[in-house]
Amino acid sequence: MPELPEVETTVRGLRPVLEGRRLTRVEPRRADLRHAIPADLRQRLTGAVVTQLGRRAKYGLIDTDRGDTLIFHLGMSGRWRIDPAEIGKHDHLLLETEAGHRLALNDPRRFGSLDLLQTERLEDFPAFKALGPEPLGPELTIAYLAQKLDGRTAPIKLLLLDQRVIAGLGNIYVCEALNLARINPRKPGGGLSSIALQRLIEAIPKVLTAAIDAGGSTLRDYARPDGELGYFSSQFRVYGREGEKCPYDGGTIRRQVDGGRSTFWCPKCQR
DNA sequence: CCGACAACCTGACGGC
DNA sequence: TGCCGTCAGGTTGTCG
Repeated sequence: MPELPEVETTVRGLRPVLEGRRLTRVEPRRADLRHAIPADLRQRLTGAVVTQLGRRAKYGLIDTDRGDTLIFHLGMSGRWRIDPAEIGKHDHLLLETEAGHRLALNDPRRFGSLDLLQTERLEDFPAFKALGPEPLGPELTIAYLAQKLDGRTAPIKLLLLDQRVIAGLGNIYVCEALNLARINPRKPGGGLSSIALQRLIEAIPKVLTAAIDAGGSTLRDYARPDGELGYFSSQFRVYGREGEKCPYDGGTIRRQVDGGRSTFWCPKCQR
């Protein structure tokens, strides 16, 4: 379930086994995921020491002492497995460290991606150029959001899914944030009151941070990155909860389809 | 510029 | 047991 919190959780889980470690084996097991895997990936990474792990939006970043950054995206179904018992058919990249750990990037649907860039040229990465601000960073302000939504007639839900507006939100956490902020998902983005905007700007980091914290505890329990929906779903306010009660006012949660994707919301408080 | 829609790919699940 | 339809966390391109 890789939205921002899951990628962040993944990065945190990978740090202990990768940071400061030398990669002794790098094995791509197919030529492409969503797009081609760089042909020189094995050659450039083998023998390199991982210096640092990071995240931008839903992308994980793995820096090496050779000045390269491996950029991974988990798509819809991607996750890293640490020390798997055996290699599965959807393990598309294998890494082995000098310390003896084995990592596998597993992605059945292959909507994910792998890219390798020089670290100092990271801003040139096409997918990064149009990204909006990080929702957990200082750039996401009411002023920014108000300006970005001004005049937009598209439903606020779709605008929040647009990575150019805010980078890192996906279907689950947009539903969650809109419920917490008590905003109707179909409300035109430009039509939000400043009060609603205020609630939204508070709800977004709140929802994401709670999910990361839950992921963190999950990680401690499972000791490895894992994108299974089940781990976080017990804390969802509305997502996947059609027919259940809204935690704010007990309204009955409904599901509707917008732009081909499910929206879960409470008609009572999200007006 | 905008919105609607299809496409990419596999697996899980429910109904019959 | 199996077959079929539906659905799933994301992104990108095309068309009107």
